[in-house]
Amino acid sequence: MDVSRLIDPLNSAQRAAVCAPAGDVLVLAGAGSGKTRVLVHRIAWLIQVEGISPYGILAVTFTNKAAGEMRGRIEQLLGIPSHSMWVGTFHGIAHRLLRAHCREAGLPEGFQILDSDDQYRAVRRVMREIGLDESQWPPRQVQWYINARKDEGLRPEHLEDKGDIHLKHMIEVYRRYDALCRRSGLVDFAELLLRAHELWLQRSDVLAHYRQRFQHILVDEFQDTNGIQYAWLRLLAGQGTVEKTTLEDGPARRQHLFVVGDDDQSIYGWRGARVENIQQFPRDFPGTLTLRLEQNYRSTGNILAAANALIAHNSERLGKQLWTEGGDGEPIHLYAAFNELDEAHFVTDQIRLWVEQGGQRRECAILYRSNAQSRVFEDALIHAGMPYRVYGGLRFFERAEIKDALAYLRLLANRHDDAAFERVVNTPTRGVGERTLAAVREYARHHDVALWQAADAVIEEKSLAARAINALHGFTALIETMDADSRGLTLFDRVEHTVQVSGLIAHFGKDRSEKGRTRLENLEELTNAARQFVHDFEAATTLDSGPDVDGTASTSLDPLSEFLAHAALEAGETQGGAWEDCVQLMTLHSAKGLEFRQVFICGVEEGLFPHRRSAEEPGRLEEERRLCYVGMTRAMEKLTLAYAEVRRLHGEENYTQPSRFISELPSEHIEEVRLRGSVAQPMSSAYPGRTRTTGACGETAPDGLQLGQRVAHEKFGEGVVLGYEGQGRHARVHVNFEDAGSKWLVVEYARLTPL
DNA sequence: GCGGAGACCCTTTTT
DNA sequence: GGGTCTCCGC
Repeated sequence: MDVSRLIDPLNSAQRAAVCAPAGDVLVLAGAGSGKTRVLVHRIAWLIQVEGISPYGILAVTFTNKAAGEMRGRIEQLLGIPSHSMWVGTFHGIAHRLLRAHCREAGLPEGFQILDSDDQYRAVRRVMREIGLDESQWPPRQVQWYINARKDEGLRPEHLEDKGDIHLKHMIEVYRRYDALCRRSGLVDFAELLLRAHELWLQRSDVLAHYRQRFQHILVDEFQDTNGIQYAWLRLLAGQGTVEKTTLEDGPARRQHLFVVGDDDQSIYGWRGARVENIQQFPRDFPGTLTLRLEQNYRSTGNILAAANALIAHNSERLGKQLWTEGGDGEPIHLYAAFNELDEAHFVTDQIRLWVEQGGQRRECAILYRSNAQSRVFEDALIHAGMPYRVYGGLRFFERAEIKDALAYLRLLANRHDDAAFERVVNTPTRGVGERTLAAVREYARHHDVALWQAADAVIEEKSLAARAINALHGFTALIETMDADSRGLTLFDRVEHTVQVSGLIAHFGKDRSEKGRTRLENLEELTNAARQFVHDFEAATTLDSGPDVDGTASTSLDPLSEFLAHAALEAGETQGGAWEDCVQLMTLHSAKGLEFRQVFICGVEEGLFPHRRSAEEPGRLEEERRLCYVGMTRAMEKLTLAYAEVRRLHGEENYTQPSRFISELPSEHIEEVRLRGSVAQPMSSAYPGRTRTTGACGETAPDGLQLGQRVAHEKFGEGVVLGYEGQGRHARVHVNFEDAGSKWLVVEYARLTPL
């Protein structure tokens, strides 16, 4: 076997990690230091050199994307299918465990997963049932509260209100929501983790089994783990109280944890991630070998030096200095825009130059703090005729029409699924009104049964108007018929049948607009997804049927439930595979883990970045700084920071201050493309009185334009020059367009044609 | 039951 | 400014 293939491509620090002796290892891996490579090579090392069976390895990530990438690279490196190995997200693995041990975990066999939207609706429903004022207890906040408690491993019975009326009601909602989930056989994302943890705690036999099996546990992005994830890992890795009674006599652990993370890239504290876990790790696992990967293979010297200097302003760090063998590269560019439009024009123009010089659009990323900022860039890019792709937003399985179809499928799989029942009982409309539903809900609550049973009972009792009873019965009968008629069909046929018979196709088909057509296409795409899924699923299970030692963990579930779980756990890509060469637009958060030759970080202003809601608290400010660090270290060659002096946000125009992060960057790595205030002088001083800029025909504006002159613009059409501001390339003109209204445009980018 | 008008909110997001 | 949600009128 060829060990050199595993070792040769590594630097000495990477090699130390990959070849580390048995024991616990913490790898502090800086941005661009080859973190995934180390994980993948470590796995290969364990299998090929240490002779560990792939069945004894568990690799955990946070996103499906990361898991998929790891799988791909393992297969590439080892030339073996990775299906025999457990590689997945925390949630995916928890789900797999719970499927295999649903009885031990106290879950019904056909339990289904609730996504955040479903959860939100369920929480709201509970709140309405007990008549909680939604203005005082916003359902989002209550939902957030519940998830935060679950992430801490806390059930309602562990919580005390301590006389706080506000808390008291939230705990009450939590309690009722939990009851609803139990009754309906539903499990939300946080619940997956919590249940998996409770499974370890309560079933020492199950835990012992997996401790025996998984002696090598690898974790990616360890800085993002929350309380429950780390607790779960600790138990599995043999650290905890349970094993004394079950597995081992002495303190000797046979499990090895290999965790990789970067405290400087911890940007998810606000959703419960605990950087502290990374600091705590060596204390929890004495004898941990801590290694640092500091050589960066991504960015130029200037970018790294600036990023290092920025992050040095944080106090709570484990400490790391990135360095590169590469050259300094260009300095970081800093652009002071007049406003957000100018900022967008500037960026678009830079990308145009980049492309003219032979670069590709997909190598350029526009990063921003909040999604609301994307619109201006989209406008500018459309205007410039430049294809782009925005990350984030609704994903395939989150679309309304898809969720409707899935809700029907969920009811086929499990009649007790109240969330699904609520969603489609009257979609498409079939005359089940609010009054009827209220009666059903009331019955369900009173008798503590699922809505489905309540509906049956209400129909039986005939306590409502005949029309209502008929409508309700129409629904339950429809589901029963759909189930009976499609039972035994393949998943693909079943999905197709459901989409048709449910009336969803007819319903959305009535909408002749573009929107309606897209919805039909999406429903069609859902059946395709089902077909594809069966294909992949079969491939996976065939390969997986190898010597699975335990016999318990091979998940043999019906394809429908498996498909539904897949839909919830992997909500799909945001946008279909637009393989065109596109400029990449995304938030700084979603840029983590990616790299681009050219990066623009925009809106680097106080209040926006750092966000005003994070600026006061030191801890949150440090997280913002880490976010900036993450953004900067995405850039390979060229990094530009931009801010606007005036920004229109939420319809208000605001004068801004450059972000404090800018002043934290050493000036020797920075080149200012335009100095703040160097061109845009206050109108009052440059031109006494506003009248001067809004009239006086015949005066010469920059670029040979005349006040009062008619001009044409590619996008805005024709208009009249009303005024101007500043001189030179960055001067702006005020044009009143016939159709588009009045606009301030930067002459250089506006490309106005005199008429 | 649907569509329009008005109120309301507004950081980041994966599972 | 804009997207979402609710309410009200047809």
